[in-house]
Amino acid sequence: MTTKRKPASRHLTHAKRARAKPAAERIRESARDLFYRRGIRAVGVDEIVSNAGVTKPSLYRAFPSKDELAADYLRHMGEDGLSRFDSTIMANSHDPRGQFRIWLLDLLERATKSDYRGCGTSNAAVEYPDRKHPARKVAANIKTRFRRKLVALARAMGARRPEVLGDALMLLLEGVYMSCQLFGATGPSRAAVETADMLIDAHLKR
Amino acid sequence: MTTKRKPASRHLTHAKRARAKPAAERIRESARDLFYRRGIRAVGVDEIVSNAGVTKPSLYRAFPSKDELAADYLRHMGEDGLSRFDSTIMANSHDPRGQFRIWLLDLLERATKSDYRGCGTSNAAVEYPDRKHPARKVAANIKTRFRRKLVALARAMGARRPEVLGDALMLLLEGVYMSCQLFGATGPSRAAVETADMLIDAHLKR
DNA sequence: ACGCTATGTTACTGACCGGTACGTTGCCGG
DNA sequence: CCGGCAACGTACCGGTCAGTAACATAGCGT
Repeated sequence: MTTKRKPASRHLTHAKRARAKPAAERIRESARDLFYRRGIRAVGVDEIVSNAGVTKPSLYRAFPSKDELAADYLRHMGEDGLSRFDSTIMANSHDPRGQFRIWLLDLLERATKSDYRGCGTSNAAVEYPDRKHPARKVAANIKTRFRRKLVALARAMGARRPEVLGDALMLLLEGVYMSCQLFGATGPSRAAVETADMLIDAHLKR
Repeated sequence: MTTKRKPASRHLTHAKRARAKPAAERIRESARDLFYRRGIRAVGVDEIVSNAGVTKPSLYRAFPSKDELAADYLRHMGEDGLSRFDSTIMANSHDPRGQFRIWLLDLLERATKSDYRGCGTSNAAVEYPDRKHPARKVAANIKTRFRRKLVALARAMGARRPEVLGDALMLLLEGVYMSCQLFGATGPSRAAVETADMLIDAHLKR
């Protein structure tokens, strides 16, 4: 749903009651923060709105339900993640392997901070096993697209069987997401870069 | 807590009111089934007891709280998983690599069924990010011990750097857990066996 | 000055949550 | 055969959940 609301004023800067951002946007930011850090089921709508500095009816004017707000949260976070991946990889399209390495190092830097909570998309799939749930649908969509990007990347690297290398990297990355939130910086993710290198080597070797 | 209650009758077979199993055991089984399939937070104590054919006070006589019941669920499931790993690996201690392959194939067979819900331990860590939560503590304990087992296995395989191979395999396995519940049988886990082989090869090669 | 849009305010609903005080049952040893 | 006690059920608690109804108000463009 989400009802992508038009600016509602053709002039720039609506300036909404001397407050920086419209309620819907504040709610989105609040939800993103809380949902990611503490989990979707663990956070109630009351906490979301109070954290956003707005009130409950404002939430339900912008979003039809908490489930749809969760779906919206995943949509935004997922798109951000996918474009970050794209822009990192595309920054030097002649060296896909090097760019992937940069992206992975960047991920590890964020993921080894003590308050890291893994991949919000994967976490949502854990919280909502029902495949018909709106949040789960969005999660599946994001993950499928990311998988395709990894296969495309493997192809750009010159892998003999790009689907296999792409999937291997996906397994590795999901492992990084999970193990970082389980073990932190001293966990199995220490082996991530080296493992990725080995995998890529093995798939490129003649 | 869990208060491992003694048989409470010196004779064999208490026969508990013509019912097969005592309430605590029925609750454990019910909780295990529901917690795994639908998630811990998603399942209420009322559903657990009604599914078990008992009543709520029976739950709270056997377990001090829902959180502790969740911890007990993880403890049992974790121990079962660890012993299954041990017994599979030890079945032929002269061929650790082959035994690991058998274990992995068995995991994949279970994990590619359509209702697979991933690793209950990892899922619990997602549901309870707070490290002081009883369920989270158990999850951390199980995962740490499993990590050590993988390193020991890598050492038994003759890896030059067993910590690195063990951690690499752990990343791979966490990836399998997650990607199987996300994508099912046609997902990235199709590459799991081959990837494990490549990794092990690379770590054994001179 | 008017009306429209976005928002806040207050109060409420019914369902469900985890947890408990207290009564009941039935088997056992004596 | 009866007292006692362990095992279990009935009925309830206050709190929190997602979601809503009705109304007030502030600022904008016209």
